Amino acid sequence: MKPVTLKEIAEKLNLSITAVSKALKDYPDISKETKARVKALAKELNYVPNSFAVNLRTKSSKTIGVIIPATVHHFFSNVIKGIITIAEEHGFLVILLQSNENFELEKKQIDLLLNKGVDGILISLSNKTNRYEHLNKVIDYKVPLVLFDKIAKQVNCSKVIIDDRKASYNAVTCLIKKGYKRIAHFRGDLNPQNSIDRFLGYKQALLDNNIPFDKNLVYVCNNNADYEDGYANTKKMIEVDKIEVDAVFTITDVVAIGVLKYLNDHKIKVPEEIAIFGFSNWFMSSIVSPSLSTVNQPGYEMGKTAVEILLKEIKNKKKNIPFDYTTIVLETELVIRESS
Amino acid sequence: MKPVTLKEIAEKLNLSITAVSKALKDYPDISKETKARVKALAKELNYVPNSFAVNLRTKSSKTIGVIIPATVHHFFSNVIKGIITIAEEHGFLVILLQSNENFELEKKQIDLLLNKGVDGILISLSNKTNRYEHLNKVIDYKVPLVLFDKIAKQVNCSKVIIDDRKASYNAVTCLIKKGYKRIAHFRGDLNPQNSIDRFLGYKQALLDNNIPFDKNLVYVCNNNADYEDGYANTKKMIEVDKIEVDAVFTITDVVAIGVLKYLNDHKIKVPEEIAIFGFSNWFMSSIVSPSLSTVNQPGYEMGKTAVEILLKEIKNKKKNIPFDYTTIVLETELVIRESS
DNA sequence: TTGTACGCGTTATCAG
DNA sequence: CTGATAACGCGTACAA
Repeated sequence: MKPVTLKEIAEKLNLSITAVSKALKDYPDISKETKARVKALAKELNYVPNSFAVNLRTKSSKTIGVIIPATVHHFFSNVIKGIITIAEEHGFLVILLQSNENFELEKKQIDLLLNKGVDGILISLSNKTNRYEHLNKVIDYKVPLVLFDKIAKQVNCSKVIIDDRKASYNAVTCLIKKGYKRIAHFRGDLNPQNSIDRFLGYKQALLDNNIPFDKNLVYVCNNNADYEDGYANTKKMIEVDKIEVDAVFTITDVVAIGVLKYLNDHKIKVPEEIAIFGFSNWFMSSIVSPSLSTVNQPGYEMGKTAVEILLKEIKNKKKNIPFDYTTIVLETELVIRESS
Repeated sequence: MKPVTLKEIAEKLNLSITAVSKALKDYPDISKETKARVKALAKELNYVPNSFAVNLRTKSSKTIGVIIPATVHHFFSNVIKGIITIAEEHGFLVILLQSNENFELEKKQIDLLLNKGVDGILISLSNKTNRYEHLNKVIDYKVPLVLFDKIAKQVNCSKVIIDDRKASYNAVTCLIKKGYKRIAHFRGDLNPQNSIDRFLGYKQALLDNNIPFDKNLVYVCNNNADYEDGYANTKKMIEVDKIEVDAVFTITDVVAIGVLKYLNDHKIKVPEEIAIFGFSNWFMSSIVSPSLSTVNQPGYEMGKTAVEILLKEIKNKKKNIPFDYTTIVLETELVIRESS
C-alpha cells in the first residue's frame, strides 16, 4: 500500500514528471489524449498528491488554526461546528487548540500554529489576555487573523462579534418595561471586553430609565461564569448582604440557571418575587422550570462568518489582492420566556 | 519578517548547511564551539525549522486527526478537551472533524485525514456506520488508529471504551433493588454498539432478577437521543400507549431530562410515582429538580487514554517496534441522586 | 505539445 | 569534527 507518486505514473507512461503533473491539473498545453491516459492511470493506481510536498512547494497547508478558551461551553461547541463545517466545505482542515483561559498558553499556541504553517488563524481570547504582542506577531507574519466573540478592539484585524452592549441594554430595558426596578447584575470577569460591554449596557439601560445605578447590586462571577457563580452569588446577595432585588440579569445562561436553582430551592417564586434574565440562549434555558428569558447569541453563525472572512482573506492574500479588515456584528434577539 | 532558513545561518557563519542542521540537533560529531555559535545565531535570528520541509523529509506531521459524531454533546466536549490537552503536551496538534452522524461524511473525512498525512487517527463512529472498509483502509496504510466510545468490535485496532453493558446492568439492578418493577428503557438507535450493549445490560438485569422482559417497555430514541426524544417518548408511553411504569432508564442524561420535564409538567412525582435513571453524568443532572441518578462516564479520561495509546503506537511504529492492539475499558460508577 | 532543470528547506549518508 | 551530495515529491519558468 505504498503511496503512488508522479514519478511512477510518469515511468509507466513513458512521460516526464512534468507532463503528468500538468495533465492532472488540466494545463492547457497538454494534449487531450495524454491527459486522458494520465488521468486514467492515476485513478487506477489511486494517486493522491503527497500533501507534504505540495505544502512545501505552495507554502500553504490548506489548514487553519482555531484557539478558543474552552470547548465545554455550549456556545463554543456551536461556533466550532460552524467553523469546521464551513472550512471543510472549502477544502480546509481545522486544527483546534484550547487556551483554558490561560494567557501564557494562548501565546504558546499562537506560536505553535505559526510554526505549523497554518494559512490563517481564528481566535477567541482568554479572559486573562490583556496584551496583544502575540496577535501582532501573527499580523507581522502576514498570516490572516480573525478575532471572534472575545476580541480586543486594539488589534488591527477582522472581527466577528455581537453587540454585547446593545443586547444587554435591550434585555435590561425589557425588564424595566415590565416594571422591575431593583435589578441586580451578575457580571463576568473584569477584564474581558464582553463582560465590560454587557455591564455597560446594563448600566446605561438603568440610567436611561431614571433608575439610579447601585454598585451594590453588581456581583462578579469569578469562577469562570458558571453555574456555581450563579448559585453562590444569589446566596450571598440574599443571605449575607440581605439585598432585596426584584430581578437578576446574568452574564450567561448557566449563571442564570444557578440563580434559578437557588431561588427554586428556597421557594422564592420566579418571576413573581424575583425575575431572571440570562444571556446566550443555551437550549437548557427553555427546559428548566420556569423557562428562562435570555438573549439569543448565534454561535454557529458566528463560526461560519468568521471562517468565511478568514478564507476570503487567505484567498486575497494569495492573489495579492489588497483587502480591508471588516468587523461584522451579528444580530441578537431577546427570547422572552417565563422567568421575566 | 521573512522566516530564517538553515542556509542563511550557514552563510553568515561560513559553515555548511549540514553542520548547522546537526549543530542545532546536538549531533555528537559537532564541536561544542560551533554548536554554541550556531545556536546563538539561531536564537538571535529567531530561527524556526520550516515544518513543511520537516514533514516532507520525515514523512510525519506531528499531527493527529480526530473524528467525532458531534461536538455539541457535553460528553464529547470533554473527550476533545482530553485529547487536545494531552496531544499538545506531547507536541502533537489535533485536526478535528465532525461526521454529524453521517456515514458518507465519515468516510470522506478519513480520506481527508489520510491525504493530509496525519500520524494517527482517533475516531468515534457515527450511529449510521455499519461497514468498515474506510477503517480498514487506515490500517492498510499503516496509520495508527484508535477507536473510542462508539466502536466496532470487528475492526482490528486499539479501542477505549466503557463497559456499557455492565454499567447499564448495574444501573437497572440498582433500580430493582430499590423495589422498582416495571422499568421502561428509552434506548438509542438500533445500530450502534453502545446502544445495543446498554439495552442488553438492561435486559439481563431484569432476567437475573426474575422480572420478565417486556418489549413494550422499550422505546427507541430516533432523534439523536436528545431532549425531545425523552419528552416525546414519555408522552407517547403515557398518553397514547397508556403503559404504566414505575421507572425509566434512559440511554443518556439529556433524554432523562426530557422525561423529567414531561413528568414535572404533568405533576407526576419523581421518584415516588416514576423514578428516572440516566447515563453519562452530565453536570446538568445534578442541577435539575429532582436531581438525576445516573452513570458516570469519564469523558476527559477517555480522550486522554485514547491519545496516549495512539501516541505510543505512533512512536513504536516509527521505531519499528512491533506492538499489540489493546482495548482499555474505563471504569464507570453509579451516581445515585434524588430521582431514584 | 512535451521535457529540462531548478528550487522549496530539511535530513541522512558517506567521504574526507 | 566537517561538508558535499543526494534525496523527499511536487510545481513551474523556460527551453525544445
